Amino acid sequence: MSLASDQARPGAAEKPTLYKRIRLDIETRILTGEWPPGHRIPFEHQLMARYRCSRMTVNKALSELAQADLIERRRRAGSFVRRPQHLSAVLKISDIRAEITALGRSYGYQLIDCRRRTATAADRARLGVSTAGKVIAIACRHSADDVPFAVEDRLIDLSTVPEAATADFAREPPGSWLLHHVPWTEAEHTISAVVADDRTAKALDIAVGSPCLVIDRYTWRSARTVTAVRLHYPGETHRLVARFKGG
Amino acid sequence: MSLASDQARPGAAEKPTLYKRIRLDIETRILTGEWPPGHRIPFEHQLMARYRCSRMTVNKALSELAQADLIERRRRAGSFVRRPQHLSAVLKISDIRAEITALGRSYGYQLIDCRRRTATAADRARLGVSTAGKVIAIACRHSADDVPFAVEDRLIDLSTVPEAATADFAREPPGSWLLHHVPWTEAEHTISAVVADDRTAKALDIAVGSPCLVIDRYTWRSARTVTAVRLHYPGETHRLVARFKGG
DNA sequence: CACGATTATATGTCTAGACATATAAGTCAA
DNA sequence: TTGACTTATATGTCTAGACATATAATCGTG
Repeated sequence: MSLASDQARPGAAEKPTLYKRIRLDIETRILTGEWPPGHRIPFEHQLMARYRCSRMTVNKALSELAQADLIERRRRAGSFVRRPQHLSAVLKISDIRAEITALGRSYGYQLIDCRRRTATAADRARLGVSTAGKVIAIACRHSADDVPFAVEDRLIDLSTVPEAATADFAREPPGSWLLHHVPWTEAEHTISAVVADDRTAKALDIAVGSPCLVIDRYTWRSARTVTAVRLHYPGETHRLVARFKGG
Repeated sequence: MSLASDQARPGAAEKPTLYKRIRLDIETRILTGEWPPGHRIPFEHQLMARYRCSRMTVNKALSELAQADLIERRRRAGSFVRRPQHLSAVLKISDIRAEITALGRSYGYQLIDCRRRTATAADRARLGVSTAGKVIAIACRHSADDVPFAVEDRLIDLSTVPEAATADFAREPPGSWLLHHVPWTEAEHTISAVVADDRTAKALDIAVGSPCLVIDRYTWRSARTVTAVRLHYPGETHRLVARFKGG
């Protein structure tokens, strides 16, 4: 229960700032279970005395822990170790080109189909818009070391991204183009599993009936739809990895 | 470019604190694209003048934006709107029982098999441990409104969680038991797609060859393995949803 | 005992300073 | 032109206070 045990060791490579040390001390006690969920953390004035610093310094450490949901702060009552409600994992979904090149593999891209049209009823439903503006529909394939990696089926709303009309999607994959031309979007991903149909199997060079991982991504920016994309990955070779810290 | 336009409106329901208003103002400008990636945010002393407050208040707002990766702060140079490198989505993976009851459906649980044994070579590989301690191997099924929802295949390392030996997994699902008895763990999820084999198809009441979404979760706590679990979901009906804000 | 009013207290926010430190930018010599 | 040195400056951290505010605990009353 004691907070002692951490005088600045002279051997420490580089001592972090004080508030970071306070934060790490408390975080360590929580993560090792020394302070279990529900445990009350020492009051700010106690930590002030313990670390011989001002209240603002302690407060900064505790505020960051509260932001990270490791503790809960309640007025008059104190700060308490939280028991996390849900396991939230951070799933990194990179731009496919970046993902492949980061793996040290050569990236390949083939445009299968690209057409501009007035949004059909199906297009509007998929984009979640009611007015029938122009859209671009793209089908393409990504490969790593000349092995098919994923097939992409995308719709871009030209009323939100008019510049897309002039982009050359035969040269640059639409995901990369959008990433550089429409930053700071919001998105929702839906992950599911299907078996490959004829068209998908052919594009991915797998057998019909093989499992595929499907990611549907719907992207918007300030309440305006940007794009809707469906990616098929060969399910037996592709993996999505999500790390998390929680309870 | 001007930062004006936000005098405290009398009609505003409840005015947030000043630093939150500063943070929201800047966040809005970034998210709407008014300040694109690379744009330099006004210096702290400029924001002090703009909002007529002390530097610490401005600093708190900017620090939080930096923590959220919306801006990058560089000494002597200033603060700049970041271009996010990767699309990181937050995937909420709840305890299955909690997930089903949250949907307003009735939760059902069937223990298929539960045995305690000395870890085999396969068990050790799966848990990532080298010594052959005791483990519990569990197979069970979760259902929602009496429809199979997921099948679970789990290994618990008894040298990390000795209390698990006394738990009654015929009554309580192991995921829920662990969540309440071993808080604050870390985990890695791997998501993939397969087609149902005989055993899985029977347990989920689907056809052999149907697609299944597979989640492998490997959980540890302070460098000690806790559990490894593989979940099969019927791929055509189950969806994983991940929201994200980024670029 | 139940319930409303009062009080004490821990956190939430803010100020007006301070010194430390990394580094962009300018200066000067080779 | 290039490289080394100097300087200016924006951020990083910290202090010793302050008042606001929500609420747990206490007290008093019916």
